[in-house]
Amino acid sequence: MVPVTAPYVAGFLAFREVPVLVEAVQRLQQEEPQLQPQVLLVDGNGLLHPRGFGTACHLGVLTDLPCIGVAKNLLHVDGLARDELHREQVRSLQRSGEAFPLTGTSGKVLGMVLRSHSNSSRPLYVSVGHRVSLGTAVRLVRACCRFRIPEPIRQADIRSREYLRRQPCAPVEGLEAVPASPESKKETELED
DNA sequence: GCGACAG
DNA sequence: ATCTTGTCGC
Repeated sequence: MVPVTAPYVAGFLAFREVPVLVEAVQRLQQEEPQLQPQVLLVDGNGLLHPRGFGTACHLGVLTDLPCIGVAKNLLHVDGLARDELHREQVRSLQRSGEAFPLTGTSGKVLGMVLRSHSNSSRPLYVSVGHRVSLGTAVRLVRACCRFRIPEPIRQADIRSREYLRRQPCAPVEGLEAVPASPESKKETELED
């Protein structure tokens, strides 16, 4: 079990999850040196990010391993949004493996929208993380998809939940739960 | 002006 | 992300 304190804020996911991911990579290198990953699929974005540096970039720099950002939803950045035009483009993806580039208002290609599986109309948002091209990233992600979610990410998800299911969170030292009361709520409303 | 916006 | 009831299809 690993305590995580930073809250989730869109655009700042790395500050919440990267420390734990780096720790996991280091443990793997130390405890299983014969299992050295050549690339990491990251549950989140890479260049497709408000500051062009999402979790996949962050983790890549800190581990010096090639990283690919794989998001299940579009993060609104550089004019990109889930508007009708975008939905129409997603609908145009018919067969598995079909994709189209995500070009922001700046004109830069920030990632690719990929239909990863024939049975799912919901696409994946693939972007460069570290030391890998966008083309290679899309090819690798597609090759890993037995279902919509790439198997490495899917298995990490399934197994971590399974672990948490039987190892309930232990209370964190020095962190006291504060129930929401009318009084405490009043203190957060700093007006005037 | 407010809300939308990876997990 | 999480919770939750039912439904559809192979």
